[in-house]
Amino acid sequence: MTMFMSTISGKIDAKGRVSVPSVFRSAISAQNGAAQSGAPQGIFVYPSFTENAIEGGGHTLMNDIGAMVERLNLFAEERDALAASLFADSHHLNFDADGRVSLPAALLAHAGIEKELCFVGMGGKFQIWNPQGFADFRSQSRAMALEQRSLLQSLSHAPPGGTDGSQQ
Amino acid sequence: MTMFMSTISGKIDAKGRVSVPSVFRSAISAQNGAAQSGAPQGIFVYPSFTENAIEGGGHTLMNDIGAMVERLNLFAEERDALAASLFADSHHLNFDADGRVSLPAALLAHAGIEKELCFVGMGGKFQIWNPQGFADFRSQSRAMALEQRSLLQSLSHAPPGGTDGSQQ
DNA sequence: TTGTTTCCCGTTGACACCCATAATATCCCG
DNA sequence: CGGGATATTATGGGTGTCAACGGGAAACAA
Repeated sequence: MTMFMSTISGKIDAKGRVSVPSVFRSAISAQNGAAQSGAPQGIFVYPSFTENAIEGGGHTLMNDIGAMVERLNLFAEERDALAASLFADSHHLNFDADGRVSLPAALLAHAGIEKELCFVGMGGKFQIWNPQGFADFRSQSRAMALEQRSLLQSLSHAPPGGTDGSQQ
Repeated sequence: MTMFMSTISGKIDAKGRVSVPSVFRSAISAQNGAAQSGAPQGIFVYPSFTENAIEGGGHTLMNDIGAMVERLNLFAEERDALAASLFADSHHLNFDADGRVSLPAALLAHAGIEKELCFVGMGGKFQIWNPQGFADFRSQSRAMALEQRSLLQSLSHAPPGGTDGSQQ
């Protein structure tokens, strides 16, 4: 399965467009093409619940979310609230002929993005960050990883495939 | 499957008309067109049971609601009562040539809408809110969704590392 | 008549599409 | 192994098209 990886920086042009990195585009078309030949082109994006970043992926990502809501047998109120926070802030963005999209202003505000941004691969999905924000986030993560050094070491000593795969 | 997503704001003009966002219209015609070629054009709307909002969708939504009533094993009287409360306040609204509808005054009153409103995608259906009312509802929903984050992650095909910052 | 709804047309602005150029990577051949 | 040719990508910009919106005029009801 093709996954999103690497960190690629880009910027927003005068018309508000951003080039989606080609490696991400091919990962997306692999996802979409695998499901249906007539699948909608483009990406789905929404604000991350936990970080000041935009999160996105192919249409399988949205299908999974939709299926998840269907599966939950909740009372109407809870289900509405959940569906609202999942779908209301989500957007489908079509590529132009050159593989660019226009990110909604609300999402840019959520991520604190003005002109510069960076795409961050996260396996099955990707994130879009303000470069400075991501740098801070990274250093925090590193500090956190350092605190959990012993745990990491115990995982890294295990042979490939022997772990639960929770660390890439 | 095409779903309703994003939040789109609009307003009621001097004649009481509202433009249904084009992305919602295409989602509706996808729903309707899939069922019958001669399917009725337009949307179905009714007051939300749990929130001060108008709820709506294509004709498949009405079919689903009808099927749900049938599925419940109720006595005839109970079923009639339920069906009455479900359908009595429902309206079918035709599009004009430009994709606009006129929302009944009773529904606008229920949602507290004067001039400004917003369409909110919720997957299989959508809601129409007073913008301020939705802002309040949204912050509540988000808090609730955050509480159930662990549940959501366990159901979704969360990629390795998740969103908890274990990246890198 | 008076008010209400429906149809139709004009304006505006945003966006999609197209093309041109610059930067980068890839390959081939000397 | 190096240099140059070629393909692919990133970025900027011009223009046509369509959606959103306002308003006029005709059909209809009271």
